[in-house]
Amino acid sequence: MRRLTRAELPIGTSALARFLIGKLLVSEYPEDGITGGRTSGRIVETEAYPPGDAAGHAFRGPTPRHQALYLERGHAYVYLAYGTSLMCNVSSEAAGVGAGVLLRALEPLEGIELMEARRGTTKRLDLARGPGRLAAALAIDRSLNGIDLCAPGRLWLAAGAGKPGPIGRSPRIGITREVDRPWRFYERGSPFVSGPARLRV
DNA sequence: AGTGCGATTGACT
DNA sequence: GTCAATCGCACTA
Repeated sequence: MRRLTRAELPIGTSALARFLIGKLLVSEYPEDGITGGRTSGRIVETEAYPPGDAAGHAFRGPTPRHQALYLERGHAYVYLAYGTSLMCNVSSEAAGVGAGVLLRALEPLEGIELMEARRGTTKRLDLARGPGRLAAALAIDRSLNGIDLCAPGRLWLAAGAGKPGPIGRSPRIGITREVDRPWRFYERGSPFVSGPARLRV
């Protein structure tokens, strides 16, 4: 498994969102107990929140909460939504420019049993289908906010085994502004993609 | 200092 | 399909 270098990440938020389909997300929790170990999955669904996007968290300028979105591309931005679900993003522009790519779904690869334990279900399709479930399956929490996903650590990006299948795109899910922008990317036909059936073909 | 609101999920009718 | 849970924080005053 080869870690992605920053130079490999395309410049531009939408380009990065598309590029990440078929890549791997790896979580390496210290093996200090029953919840420790390595989990990973293939990224099958992303959403781009480019600079100037009214639906993006960086739209109103930098604040302490959104600071990680302003890091050079390839850093993690983790936040809590609805008081219940953690979301994991990849910062996507030059340092000082606020933008990100939301990771919405994984096809589980390694550490299936660990994911099952963390998620409280053995339904493989549901382990990491949806941004909150993805974060739970890989034990992503706010302590990872701001870390470099191109460096050794608790969470990082890796190259995929093969080339991804055909990539579809659609409007983004669950937002109230800029609802018509086709900035969601997904692997066509994958059962691990979230959203209604019509948004998975 | 108080208020409103989510880039969702899971339980329930 | 509907709906409440639950929390940090940005925004207003």
